[in-house]
Amino acid sequence: MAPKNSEASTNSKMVMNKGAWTGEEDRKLAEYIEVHGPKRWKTVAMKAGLNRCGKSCRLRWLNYLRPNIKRGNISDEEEDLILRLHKLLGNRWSLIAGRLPGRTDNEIKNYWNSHLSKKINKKEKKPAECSTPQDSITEKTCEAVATGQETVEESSKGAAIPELSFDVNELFDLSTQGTYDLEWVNKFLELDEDPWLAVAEDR
DNA sequence: AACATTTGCAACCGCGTGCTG
DNA sequence: ACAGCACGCGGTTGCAAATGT
Repeated sequence: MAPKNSEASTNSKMVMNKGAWTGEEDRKLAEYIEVHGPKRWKTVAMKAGLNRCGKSCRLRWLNYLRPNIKRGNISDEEEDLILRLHKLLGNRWSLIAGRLPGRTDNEIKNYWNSHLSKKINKKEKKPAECSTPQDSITEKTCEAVATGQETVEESSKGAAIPELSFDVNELFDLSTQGTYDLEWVNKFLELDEDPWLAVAEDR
């Protein structure tokens, strides 16, 4: 996207920049955080010489500049995991993203809204037609989610975690276990947060 | 080729929560 | 106990790119 508001900084009323980030802004932000760490975002914005609000800086850092960020190419396994976790947690994007190393809540949320929600709607409309032995794990998971007792729409409406009225073992009892097995699921709520942020805290 | 529509995603906004003085 | 601030989250918007007509 082309920057639209980069001229805002020249305004004498100090109107904050909005819209797409420029390469120069990214560089300033990354350099400042490299030295001082990702905290006190209001200060970061000012000290880094960015005519941006702290919120904007934080978002840019978390979603794009942070080390070890993965961009695009969400694998079948990741997609499958997103589906399962969404079934379990609802629209708790940060929690879901926390279980997908290198992925951000914003990316997961966007991916859900633009890809997975449509897939699931499709499955809800015609669940019988779509299931073939060749289906990928995500296809199967989509169908499991779409045909489950609790619909995705219901779990998406409220901010609260949907009631765990279903059997977790049943939910995860799909043909492919791989990395995302039951033991992992049972532990996932207890795991600590992003190790990089923990390092940043120590600075 | 030109225009209209849809899609994908980066970024913003408002609100809730936790921390600090 | 309270107010103010900073942070984090989820919902929503805006717009470029892709696709359709």
